Amino acid sequence: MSDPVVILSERLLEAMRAALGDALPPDADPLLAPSRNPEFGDFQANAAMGLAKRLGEKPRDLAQRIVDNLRIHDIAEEPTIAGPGFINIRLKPSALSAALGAMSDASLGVESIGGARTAVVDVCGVNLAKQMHVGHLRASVIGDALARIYERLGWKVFRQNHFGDWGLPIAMVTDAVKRGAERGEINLDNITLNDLERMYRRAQAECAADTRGLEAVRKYGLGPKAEAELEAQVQGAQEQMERSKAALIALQRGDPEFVSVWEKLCEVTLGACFDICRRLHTRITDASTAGESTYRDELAGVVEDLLARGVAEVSEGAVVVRLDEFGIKEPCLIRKRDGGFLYATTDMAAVRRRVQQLGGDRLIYAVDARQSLHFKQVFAAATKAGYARTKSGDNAELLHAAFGTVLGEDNRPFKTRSGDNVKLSDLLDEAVSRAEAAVAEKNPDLSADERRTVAEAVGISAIKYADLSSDRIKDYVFSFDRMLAFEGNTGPYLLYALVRVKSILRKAQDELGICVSEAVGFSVNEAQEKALALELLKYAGMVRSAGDACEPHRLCGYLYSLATAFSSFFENCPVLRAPDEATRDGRLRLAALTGRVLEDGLTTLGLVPLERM
RNA sequence: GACCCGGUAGCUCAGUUGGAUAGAGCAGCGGACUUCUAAUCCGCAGGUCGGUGGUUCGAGUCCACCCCGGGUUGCCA
Repeated sequence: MSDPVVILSERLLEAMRAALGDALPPDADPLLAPSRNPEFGDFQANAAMGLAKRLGEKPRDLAQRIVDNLRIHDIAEEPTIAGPGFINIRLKPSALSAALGAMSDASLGVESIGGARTAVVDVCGVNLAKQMHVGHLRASVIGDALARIYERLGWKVFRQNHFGDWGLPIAMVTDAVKRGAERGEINLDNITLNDLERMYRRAQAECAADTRGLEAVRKYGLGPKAEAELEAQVQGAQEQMERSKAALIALQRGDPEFVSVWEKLCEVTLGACFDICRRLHTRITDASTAGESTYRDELAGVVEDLLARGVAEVSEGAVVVRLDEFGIKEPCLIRKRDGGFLYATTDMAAVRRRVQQLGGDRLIYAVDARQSLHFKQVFAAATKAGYARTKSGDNAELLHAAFGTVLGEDNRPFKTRSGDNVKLSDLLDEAVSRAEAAVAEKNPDLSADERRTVAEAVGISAIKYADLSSDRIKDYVFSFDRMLAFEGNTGPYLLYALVRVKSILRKAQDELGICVSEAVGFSVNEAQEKALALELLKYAGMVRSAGDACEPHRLCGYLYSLATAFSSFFENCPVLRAPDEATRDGRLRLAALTGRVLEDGLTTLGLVPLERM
């Protein structure tokens, strides 16, 4: 409540009203912002310039009239006017200390909406029989961070792992595994995800008929032997494809022999997925997983419903939803000419379930930016169909939190030398082992046990932070060296800043018997103390802004500047060796609050805070 | 072709609703450890914000056109 931004904004608005009376436009805003440069003060109000233009006055005169009517002497020094009409305000130390005291409760100033709204966040999106790779890293890490941010703001949150467990390719691999097991080549009881991935690829290759090759051989007369080989290949592929289609039908019918194999494949894939999600400290579990298969019985109904209501129409044999009224030229295809459904059909059903069953007011999709047209279409089509209508009758907000591609050092999509996707588990292992080497070097006193714990936290946090800290829409270059560096805007740097805070608090308690006391004021006299204090006050606003924009990197950037403000304070303002007791206790309080904000912020991003490292 | 996203220091990136002298880190140069964790801090140097025009008191930010890179584009997901 005693957030100075709120108080100053109110007082400024009162002053503007007093200065302008009826001439004040109803939407007038004091435009209060933290000053960029400390020499201008702590806060600046930029309203005078814009208002003056609208009212035909001189901006500096108007600024003066606002200042003449401004009553803030209880919390601030005498305001000054600078440049074309900036109003610069410097808080009194007592007010700054009081503001910090007010945000020191459990909320840290972040107001909770108490579950009044529901967010559904699409995360992870693994596929059956496939290893997780860097694409899933982003969908999991960014999605989970957004979910945590919304939870921190008091929303009710559902994570939804849209598991790719249905369709013809899935039937292909199911059929291949089933036959392998029947021939005794595969033991279903100890099959691994690696095995599945291998079989998936082989099954796909076997179904791909080389008809072009055959045509070429015939056209250029490359010989009866080559022609015979290719004919055999094409025929074999066609047979495989027929078998796969039959397998899909068997699965759709619920044939127990196929279903039991398919269930095993789901179990193996998801088991590996949840292991990684747990290791990544993301809260993605079985409960947050809804496979595409769970929509299978809804798809025909969706298409029929839309056709019946004239939302969809038949075009060139396919069923489409036209979206011209949304400014989208490409129609959304929801049924193929052969009667099959598409991923847009499933996504439409998913919007309906997320809004109408889960109660989502805001749906957020942490998904690759290359799918942006797809989501534009699905969102428009779902809205047109009424599937996005909430119980209160409003349309839910449908947001694509699109992210860019992870690149290798060569600026091309991150792949192995042979062009395969890099396994996420391998990446995590390498980050942790590099972190462990660094920990062993920097802090040899840690026990082997603690070293492993610290390395795990540092390695995982480093990878996650690298993914979260730049604007999500942009591609970024994956570099162990950079993400594990201890200087700059990195996960380890933030963890280290928190460790230093914890170390002070530990020493204060264990060696000097001092606890942080609510009775003393915060010490905000030195430049570094004041800079840190002003930074702390921004926390709640940054969490809100990161949530509103679905941009975790805003919170990252904030935590980094908080950590640098603390580091500067740490170097220049000794806490336990402060010149007097009041300063010491006031600095201790500042350190303690910094620690709480850092820890809360790191947790809100899904990073792993540490006591020591 | 159309549409979407990028382009800011040598490199990797921030830049809030249009605000004061465009900020960090790395790399480079120079300092600070008998000290609360130096995994750090302090200083110096480094810029045609892709280009041109426009809007205005003020543009990296908004508008128009253009250049470069990436992506998407009716029956894969």
